[in-house]
Amino acid sequence: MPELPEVEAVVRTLRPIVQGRRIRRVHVFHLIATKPQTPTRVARQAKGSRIRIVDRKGKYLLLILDSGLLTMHFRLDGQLLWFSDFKELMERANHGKSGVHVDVALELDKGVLGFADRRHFGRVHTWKSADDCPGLSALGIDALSRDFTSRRLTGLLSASKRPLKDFLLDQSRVAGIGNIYSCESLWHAHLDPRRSANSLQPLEARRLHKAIVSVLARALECCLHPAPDFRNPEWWFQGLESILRVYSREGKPCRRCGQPVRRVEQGGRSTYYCSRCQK
DNA sequence: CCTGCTACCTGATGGC
DNA sequence: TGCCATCAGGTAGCAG
Repeated sequence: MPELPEVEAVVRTLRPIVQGRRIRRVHVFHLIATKPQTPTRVARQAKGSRIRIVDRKGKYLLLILDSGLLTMHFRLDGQLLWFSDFKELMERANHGKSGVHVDVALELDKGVLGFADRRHFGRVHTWKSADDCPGLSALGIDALSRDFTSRRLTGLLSASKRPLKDFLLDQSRVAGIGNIYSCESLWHAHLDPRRSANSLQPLEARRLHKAIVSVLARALECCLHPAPDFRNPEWWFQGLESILRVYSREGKPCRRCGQPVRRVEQGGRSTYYCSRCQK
């Protein structure tokens, strides 16, 4: 559930389900999911607390508790699951191939929220305050926030010499954009991913801002229709491929000019772009 | 401070 | 079929 729109859709869907609920118990089935924190620490902080606010910053999902907070990060493949009660959780969870993979479960006063990531990159942590979470406090401005203005982006761009693609992936500058939507934004803005951030003219910076905002908004709409279904472990976002203009289209014609889409490596990850219409 | 590289994991896919 | 290589929506940690 990787980038900002996916996490935002999860947050909006989860909020009415768990906000105001109390966490009765915490079950950690796979130790790695709370690493480097211990399951005991996570359980101690969360147990007995009420979930006051369900929120998001960048790609982090936040459960603000009576005291402290619980953070979830889905990394590449993490997801949420919902069970009616503890009994259903234990009947369905982690019974080999036929069972549902669950790493951590929050048993609430009504229902059970599960966190699952078979690849074990995702994490569930607790903190006394948001400032104690290094990943969270290092985040730059959230790409969906009102304060993410063209002016603000222009300022950040001018302070960086890195290639545009690397700049957009850097969560400490703008938070929430990942590999897919960085490629998509640069395609919509007609900008070459390899250009350095501080080389953009004011008009180009404005174009990039507009592209980011519209790409994320479009993706969020897509992620909300249909909304995530936590009851179904097989569920995944539908129809996202159809809104993608360039990502994962190596060799296929550019949807604007017909030139075959190129794939290059940047920072060890794939960048897709059109060498004819992205300058 | 900044940048670049590796490690962390599991599963899907495609070539032979 | 099986085996192997490659790829995957992310970030932390470390070296230079």
